Amino acid sequence: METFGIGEVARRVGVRPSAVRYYEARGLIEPFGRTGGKRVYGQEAVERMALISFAKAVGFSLAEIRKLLAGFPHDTPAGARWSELASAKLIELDAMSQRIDVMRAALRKISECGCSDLDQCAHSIGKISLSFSHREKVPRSGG
Amino acid sequence: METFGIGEVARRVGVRPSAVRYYEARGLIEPFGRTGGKRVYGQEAVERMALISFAKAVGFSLAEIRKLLAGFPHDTPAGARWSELASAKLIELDAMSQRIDVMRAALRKISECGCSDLDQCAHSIGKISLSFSHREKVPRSGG
DNA sequence: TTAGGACTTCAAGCTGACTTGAGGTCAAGA
DNA sequence: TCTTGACCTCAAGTCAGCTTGAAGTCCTAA
Repeated sequence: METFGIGEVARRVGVRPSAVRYYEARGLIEPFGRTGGKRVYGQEAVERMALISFAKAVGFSLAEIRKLLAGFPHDTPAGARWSELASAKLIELDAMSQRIDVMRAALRKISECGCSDLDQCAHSIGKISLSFSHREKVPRSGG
Repeated sequence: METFGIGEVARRVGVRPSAVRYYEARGLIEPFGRTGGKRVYGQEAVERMALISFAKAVGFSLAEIRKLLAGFPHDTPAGARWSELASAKLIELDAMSQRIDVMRAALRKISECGCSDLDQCAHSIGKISLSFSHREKVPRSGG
């Protein structure tokens, strides 16, 4: 079986070794074993790391990812887990997507209006931003 | 002319007074003046704060927002500013939007597949996440 | 006159996701 | 044998974007 050192795993996924250790400390991943004190990983670790990267990019926090990887607490009905967390996240995502659409519309207006400063631009932006500040807050992703 | 204390400005925009002071410290906003040491704001401060909130929600960092509000460095050709930063941000936004679509597709799959753990789900997610980890990175929004 | 509330400053603390640095270990190659 | 490079641990530092706390000021109302 093919094995990797932490450096190789990190390189393949595009992160630093320190990040892999950090994920381990946070309970997201574990080495296959150790040889001479050094962590040894298998191919599945690379996939798990890729999955973590994906989930992170998708807006999950490390704590959420740990839940995804480990399952819900024991009082949660079986068969839930991923699908449950995923559908919750989908709702967040839809809201996020809508926000992005609003902001794209606004930015497009700004980039077309040719204004060089705020006073000129206030007209086109003012209403958007004022109406925006009265919406409900959507939880941040990644922060 | 109608004036507000920092508390009122904050309340109207939905932030804490400390955030307003923080924005001031970072050069994003200034009070109209002071009376008895206390900051006094006008209506335009409320709008500016709303604009800041909007820009933040849209993914601008406070440093970027300061640039937006103050204009580019002096060696930047006039007439750029907002429209320039806006169109740069639009590109980021488009990438972000695409990522969200990828992740929505993935999450939808997950929430429909009924898998209860990673091993079961690996099949449906593996390819997405592996291909995902080889994309170029898009800067995070909202640090 | 005194209490209250809203404000002031400044320094320090917090969260998340890491990175960096110091000091040490281990195996391989010249 | 010595060096090199990759690794180890643990503590502390970093960054953004604030919040919190302490100690003090100012105005208003009772």
